[in-house]
Amino acid sequence: MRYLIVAEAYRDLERLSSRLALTERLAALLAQTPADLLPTVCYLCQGLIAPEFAGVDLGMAEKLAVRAVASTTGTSAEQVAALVRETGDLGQAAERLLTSPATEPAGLTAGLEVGEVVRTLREIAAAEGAGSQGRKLELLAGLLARATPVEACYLLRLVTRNLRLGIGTPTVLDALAQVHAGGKAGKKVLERGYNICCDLGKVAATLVSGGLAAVEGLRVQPGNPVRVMLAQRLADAGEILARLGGQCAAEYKYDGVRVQAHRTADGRIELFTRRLEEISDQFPDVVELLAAGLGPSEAILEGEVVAYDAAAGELRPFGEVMLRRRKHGIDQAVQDVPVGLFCFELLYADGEDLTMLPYPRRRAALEAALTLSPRLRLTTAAEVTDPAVLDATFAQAVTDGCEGLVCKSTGPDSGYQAGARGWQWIKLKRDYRTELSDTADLVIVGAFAGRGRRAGVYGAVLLAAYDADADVFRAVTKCGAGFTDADLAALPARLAPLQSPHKPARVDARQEPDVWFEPGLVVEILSAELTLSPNYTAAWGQIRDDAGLAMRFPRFTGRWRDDKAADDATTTRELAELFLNARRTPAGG
DNA sequence: CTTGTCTGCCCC
DNA sequence: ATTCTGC
DNA sequence: GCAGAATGGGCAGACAAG
Repeated sequence: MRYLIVAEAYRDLERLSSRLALTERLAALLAQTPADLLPTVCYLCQGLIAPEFAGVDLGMAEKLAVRAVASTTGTSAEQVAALVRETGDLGQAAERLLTSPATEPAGLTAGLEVGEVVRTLREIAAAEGAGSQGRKLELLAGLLARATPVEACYLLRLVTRNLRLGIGTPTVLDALAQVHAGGKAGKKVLERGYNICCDLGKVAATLVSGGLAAVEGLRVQPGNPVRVMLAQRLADAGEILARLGGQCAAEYKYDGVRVQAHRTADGRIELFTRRLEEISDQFPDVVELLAAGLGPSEAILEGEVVAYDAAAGELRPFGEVMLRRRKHGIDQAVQDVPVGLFCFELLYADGEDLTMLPYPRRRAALEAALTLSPRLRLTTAAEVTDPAVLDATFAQAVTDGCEGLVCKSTGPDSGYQAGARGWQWIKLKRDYRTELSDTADLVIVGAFAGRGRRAGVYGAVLLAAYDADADVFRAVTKCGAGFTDADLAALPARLAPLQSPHKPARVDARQEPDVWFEPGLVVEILSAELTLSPNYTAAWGQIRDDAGLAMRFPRFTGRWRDDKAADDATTTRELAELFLNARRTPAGG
């Protein structure tokens, strides 16, 4: 099958926006795909070349791809990068370069085959060791040299993991149902199949070979990760209870890494992240905890791995557990950063799929399946029916070092909905409540060119706090979330008078934005918390010698502080106080 | 050997 | 992660 | 309300360059 068929379908998809039309066009592509290539084309439509949990890393992204484009088109990497900044898309930049008369001699571009595209990308993923970057570059450049401009565009988007077609896995499932399952009725079955095996190619292959019945026959299987259930967000206790039918189980939301633990029939224990990466090797202590404390001989359970001082009963911040995400020096890290596993779900036990059971029965089964120990624990949970009690539980969770609560439905609809972000689980976090969260008025000192739908406007801004002692503006975060299209459209005009050809003298930042601005425009920024940072210079050395302050999950509140001049912005001293205060009184007092 | 850049379907 | 937008 | 696409900080690992 020619890759051009896929690329042209992509081109059509990109121009559509109605969901029905997208599904229709995608279905047409799948209908003309030979059965043996259907799994591959499904992966390609997800922007993948293998199932998610296969652990295929290209080890190549935009910078290397830019060099490959430069190499094939006979331009410089700087020129390609400039075109990317202008168009907001490497694929489009490459397509334009390949189409331009200057590089036209390649009139004999035969185009690519789907098979060779996937084979070459797997080869790129496999290349490692000295000289591997050059090899990866050569392999991609080789494909580009024989690609038509449209093929090159989507090949590059595949490499940079940004297809931007307006379709995701749910739409592919819709299309699959339409083509091979006799209409939309089959969607639910396919969805379930995908959610429990996490492999769209496998679902497609099963469907064409054995029909919908075969897909229905797919079973949850220890060793094969299940798509995790996700939570909606809400800021108000009353609303949450209303949504959950007046009653919920309020579980502490720990600030760590969510893992799905599998014990297979042979007794092995494997840990997966929520993105389905296998991380058992990084947490041998967690594997041991489960080996000792997990009853069922086959099981799938979920918990949060948290940096935890068991002797003091103290939960440690997220940054500490991240130190455990390493490949080398594991033994030392295990000693330096002890962790605990706080379990909250049991999906499978001793041959039985528990996902259909309502929450209270799963929780009871979880409790029965575990022999708890100081580091193997259950999440703190309470049945709540009163908003005031929910608020109090929330405050206690924050005081105890948690992010907040996950409120779970306890009703008949409370099965484990793999892969869904539904209203059966609702999270409540401190920073959802403006009155409890830290907002700062920060100065825009730089901006970055937008990508994709933000092409042509700024995609994010560099923000600084005011160091009144030195009369300098020191960077504290970038921010691109929270801006509406109208906000972004208005930004260039607002900032134009402040634009500077170089970093302004009173700005202190390690980042290199595409455009610098003299401090002048102030915006209100909300964040979950302040963190110590090696990259941002606000309050540098004030709290720790070799660290400044940065923001976790920053977003624009929509409030332009036109009433404030740059030196009325939040000061670095104020940020330092906020940071220290937050640590002493987690409740935010 | 050290340093710097890039990457990761990274984790949140 | 959070947020916005088109359907 | 869903699905999709913009965007954040930060760490260790892997290479390449010096």
